[in-house]
Amino acid sequence: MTSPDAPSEAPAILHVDMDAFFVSVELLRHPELRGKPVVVGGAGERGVVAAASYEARSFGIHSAMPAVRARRLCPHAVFLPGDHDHYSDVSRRVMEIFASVTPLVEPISLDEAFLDVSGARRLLGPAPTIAGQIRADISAQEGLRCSVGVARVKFLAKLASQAAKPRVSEQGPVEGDGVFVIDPTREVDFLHPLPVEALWGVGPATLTRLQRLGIHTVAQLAETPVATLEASLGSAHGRHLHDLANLRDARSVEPDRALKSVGHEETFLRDHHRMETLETELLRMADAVASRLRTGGLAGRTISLKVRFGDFRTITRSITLAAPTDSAMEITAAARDLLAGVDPSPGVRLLGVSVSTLGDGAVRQLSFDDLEGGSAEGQRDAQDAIDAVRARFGPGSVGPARLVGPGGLRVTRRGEQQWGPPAPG
DNA sequence: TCTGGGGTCCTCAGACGA
DNA sequence: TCTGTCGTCTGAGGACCC
Repeated sequence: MTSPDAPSEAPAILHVDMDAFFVSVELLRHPELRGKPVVVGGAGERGVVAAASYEARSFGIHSAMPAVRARRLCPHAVFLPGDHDHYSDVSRRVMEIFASVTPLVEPISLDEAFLDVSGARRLLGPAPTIAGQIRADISAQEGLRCSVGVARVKFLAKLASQAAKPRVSEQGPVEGDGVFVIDPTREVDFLHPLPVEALWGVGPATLTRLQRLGIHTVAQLAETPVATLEASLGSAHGRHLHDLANLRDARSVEPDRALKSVGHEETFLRDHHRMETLETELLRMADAVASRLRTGGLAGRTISLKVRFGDFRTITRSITLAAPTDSAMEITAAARDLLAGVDPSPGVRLLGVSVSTLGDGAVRQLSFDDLEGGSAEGQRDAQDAIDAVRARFGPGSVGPARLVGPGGLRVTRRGEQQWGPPAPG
């Protein structure tokens, strides 16, 4: 479908990437912060930066940087805690703008998506024109800016949107082009001079291996025999990167990608050493995961536990149940069994629970215990009632009795601790 | 120097049944 | 009946993405 032999095909894949999304959304609510170094995330001691304004970036701050380091680089930056629910709302509206152009929208995260506009060109004009219109619509309706890459295939569109982005310089932020088009006849000229780490899928570990092979640019990667790459990186990864370097990317824009797992994990403010504390945290997380599964009409068979110790050593343990579940009780029980094999005495920094091997939540299998004891129906009724109360009064309105503490009920909401634990006190 | 949270995909090893 | 092989499933861990 896409090969270097057919480069005359007109570009129709768009990659839209919001500029400093979380920060830009916050600046709409706090216009007095415009022009200042603003950082979203990293409110606590153990957090990381989720997004930084271009002013903050000129101090060397970037996303995923530990908050402690960001503060050292720019002590006078404004640190905001982040509001996942609000960003989700804005993101939903932006995705609606995309959907008004084409039904083929593949969201990648809250702030970026791929669009296949091949079917929209007759009505709306060539892809670069559509890209400009999307930018104008987002600006007019949401007051936000984005960068759009236009190319024949997905990974080139992604690289193009990066080329369209604003940059930081010693003089401050520099405007980007907003839209960057990679003409099919110029793909090699654009791609091959880039460093290999520009490719999607080349992180620190892969980069080290490629550098060991003397590969630093995409051109060098393209010339390397695929067998050499497969031997060093594994068959799938090696072949994939070789294909990309040679402009082969057959992946289409997938609007309806099914969820593969649902999970929740948290880094604690302080390391926990006691099993009872961890079990209570586990119950809270399992309750949150189960609730999200039911909301999505999903159930899963594989329960995974993740434990990160104070020294950052991380282990995972998992078990596959006979039948899919969306029950907090069953998820908690399985996770607790897994936790029983873990020694918490060195100090547990992070705990996580996830459910995978997902299927339709309506298709649940009854166990013999359920059939004999009749307990499943009662549990199901109770959970349905909990979901109904939460839908009406909010996620913190009802929950397991064990989670009630001096400050009231402690329940977990998705994204509430997206960028690390809050500051103490 | 200090490393979040929510995901996906891949590799590898061991168990198990045909 | 025993042994080897192959495919599949499961569990653990690693790498990567935003």
